[in-house]
Amino acid sequence: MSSQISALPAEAPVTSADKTFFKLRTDIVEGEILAGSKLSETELSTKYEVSRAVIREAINRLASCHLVERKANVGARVVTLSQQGLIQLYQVREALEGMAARLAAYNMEDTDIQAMEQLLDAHYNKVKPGESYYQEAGDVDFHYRIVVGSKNSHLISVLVEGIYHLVRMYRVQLGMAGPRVTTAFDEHRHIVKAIANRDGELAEMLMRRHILYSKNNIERKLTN
Amino acid sequence: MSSQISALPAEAPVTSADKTFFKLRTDIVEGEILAGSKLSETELSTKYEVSRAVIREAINRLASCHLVERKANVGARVVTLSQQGLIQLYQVREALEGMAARLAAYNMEDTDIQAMEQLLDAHYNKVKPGESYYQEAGDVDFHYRIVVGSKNSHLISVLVEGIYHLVRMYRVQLGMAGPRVTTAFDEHRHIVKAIANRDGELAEMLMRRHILYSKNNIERKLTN
DNA sequence: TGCACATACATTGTCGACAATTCAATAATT
DNA sequence: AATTATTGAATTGTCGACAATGTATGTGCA
Repeated sequence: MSSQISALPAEAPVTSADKTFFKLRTDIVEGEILAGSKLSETELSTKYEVSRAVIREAINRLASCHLVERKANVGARVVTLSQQGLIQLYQVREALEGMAARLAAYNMEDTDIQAMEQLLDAHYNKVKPGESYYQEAGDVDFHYRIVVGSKNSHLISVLVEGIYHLVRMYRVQLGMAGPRVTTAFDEHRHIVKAIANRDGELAEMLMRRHILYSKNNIERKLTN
Repeated sequence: MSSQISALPAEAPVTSADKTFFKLRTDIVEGEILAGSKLSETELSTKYEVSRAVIREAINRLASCHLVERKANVGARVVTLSQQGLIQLYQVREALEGMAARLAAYNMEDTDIQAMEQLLDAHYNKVKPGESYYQEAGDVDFHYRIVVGSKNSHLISVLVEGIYHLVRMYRVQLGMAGPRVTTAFDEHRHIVKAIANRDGELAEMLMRRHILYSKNNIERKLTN
């Protein structure tokens, strides 16, 4: 599992507020802390064994990620998940990742493109035997590399620090295991090919359709 | 100046940290605090007459808006402006506001569309006499209404709370007064018409081109 | 002279206590 | 009885002090 050619940044938490922020974030995303529940500062302060100040900072950062909503003099609550919210999230993804694919076609290094092709090969060999191992990590890694390849810092931060965590929260809590393994795989292949050809327009179009399909697929599952 | 049909939310600062955040933000955007300068917590604490805790919270929020960059155990600096940064900003705008125009075509209320048409009429009458009054407020108001009309909360928050302030900072500090008054006006008209016709695809395309033109125009001014 | 290390200073990070606000339960009034 | 005040507990907001980290100065050694 760890011999993978992954290029995640491994944002290392240095300060105590960092660590608490990361812990709180995973606890919220994984559903350890229930969606919609109230975040009491004193309570969390004792639970995570840090002062209220660091809890407050962590909560503020979670609010910036749209994982919690804070009201002045009232408190903070974990966001509630709704079908409409998920749809809105995918609308933003479509716009931003489409642009990311276009920019990646212009700005991504040749070596990084090759590495991505190898990544897809590796995933292909793993998904062929029937294992649906591809599901989570592979999909995330693919999208992540393209976003980083755009070399646009705003794009990167909004998606990586914000939207992706929310998407994952929906995936985990609404129990949508890696969607459309086989068909999505071909779509990934085409997107990479467009990027390798430096065809930004096509790359954007394919990426937008890819995400649109994902959205429709999920909507179908939820409405069922 | 105040009889305008404006629909800004007037986000009211309630807590002391709110007020400090707003003050700091305008001071940074207007260039009162120089781009690239260091933000000393103790110094700001005395200057704004609040405790270091509220300064810290304000700075953290500014960091979330990408107006300052913070390093752990080192401090925070106001972002530096660069041509590349501005281009990247406009790339994100193109993607997000394009999607916003599309969604506005689907979701905006009829009455709001009519109000926007009236707004353009009012601006047209003011810009005709030769006054270039349209420049700042009019353009902002136009884009703002469309974004809000998308009814997509993520879109709204990223643009209104984040990107627009940075764009304004560039406008103010690089001295780019309201760009392309007359031609931009026609583009606005066409976009509104597409939205009124509920043609999301066209609205998105026109908005993207509108922003692309803006970007090219600014690039030309900066490279000169 | 140049470099490594140690020390002192300044700045950020963390903490506990106090002040201000909200919300609910209770009492008072029409 | 319904509605408005009031009071109280609980929570958030703010503050000043202390701890930890980073930076710069200066000292010793090769």
